[in-house]
Amino acid sequence: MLLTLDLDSEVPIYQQIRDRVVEAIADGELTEGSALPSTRQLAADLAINFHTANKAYDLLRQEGIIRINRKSGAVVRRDPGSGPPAPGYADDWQGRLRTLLAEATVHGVPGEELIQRCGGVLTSFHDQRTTKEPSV
Amino acid sequence: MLLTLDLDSEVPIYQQIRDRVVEAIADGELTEGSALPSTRQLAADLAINFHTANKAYDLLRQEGIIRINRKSGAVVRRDPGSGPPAPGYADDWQGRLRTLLAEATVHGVPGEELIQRCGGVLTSFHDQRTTKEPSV
DNA sequence: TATCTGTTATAGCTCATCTATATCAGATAG
DNA sequence: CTATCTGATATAGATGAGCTATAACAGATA
Repeated sequence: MLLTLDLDSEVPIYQQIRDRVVEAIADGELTEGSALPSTRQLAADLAINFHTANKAYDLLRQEGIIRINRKSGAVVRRDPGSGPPAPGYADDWQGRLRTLLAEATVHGVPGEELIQRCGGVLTSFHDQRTTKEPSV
Repeated sequence: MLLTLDLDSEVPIYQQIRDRVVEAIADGELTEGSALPSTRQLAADLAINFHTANKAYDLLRQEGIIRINRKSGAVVRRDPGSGPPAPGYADDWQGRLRTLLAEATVHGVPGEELIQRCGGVLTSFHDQRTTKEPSV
C-alpha cells in the first residue's frame, strides 16, 4: 500500500492516514488479516513523527478497523466481508452523507450526476476486490 | 429556519452552522434571495459569541453560498437552481465522497443499501422543494 | 440622535496537532 | 545472553484552531 500525504492540507496527518487505510480496505487492497507497517516504520517512511503515526493507528483501533498486538503488530480486523455494521452506525453515517450531498446539490450538481458518482465509486471498490480475488 | 447546535460535538460550532444552512438550502427551506439573521441576532439566539457566528457566515461567503451586504445583511446567493458548479468542484467533491463511502463499506454496509440511502437523501431534498414550490 | 448593521482589531483561554526525547516491557534474531 | 525490533507510555514544548470578551469604527435607518 502506497501512502501519500498532503502536508499542506487542512486535514490532520493522522486523519489522512486513517482515510487512506480505510479506502485501501474498501478497495480490497487490504483484507482481514493484512499486516500494516509498524508505527515507527510508517513514521519513518512518511517522514513524520512516531506519535502521529501512533495516533492514526489508535483512531483505526477505536473504530474497530484494525487490531494491535505487541506480537503481530497492526492487523486489519474489519473488511467489507466481516459482517454487518454496529447497530445505529448506518443512521449516523447517513447524517454525514446528508451534509455532503446537500453541499453538492447547493453548488448545482444535478441529482442524477450525484447518484452516478456514488455508483461509480462503489463499483470501483467492487471491481478492485473482484480483480484481486477472482471468482473460483 | 430552526437551528440546533450540539455543543458536545467535535464538529466546530461555525461548521455546524454552515452545514445546517447548506442543508436548509438543499431542502428548499432557503432559496436564492432568502435573508439570514444578522450575525449578532444569530449569536444571541444560539447563545454563542458574535465572532463565531461571523466565522460561519464568512465560510459560507467564501464558498459562494451567501452574499453579505452592509445594507441587506446576509442573503442566500446559491441554491440548486443557480447554475452549474464551478469547474473542478465535482471531482474534488467526489474525493470526499469516496472516503465516506469507503468507511461505510468497511463497516459492512452493503453497496445496495448505500445507494438506496443516497437516493433517499436526494429524494428528500427534491420532495421538500416541490412541496414548497408546487408545479404550476 | 439613537440604534441597527457589518467590519476590524486585540487579547486571552483552552484544546488539538505535531514534534522531540525518554523509558519500559515483551518478542525475536544474532 | 545481547542487541534490536516491537508497542505502550510519559513528559514537554511549539504552533495554531476554536471560542470568547471587549472595543471601536462606519454606513444605513428609524
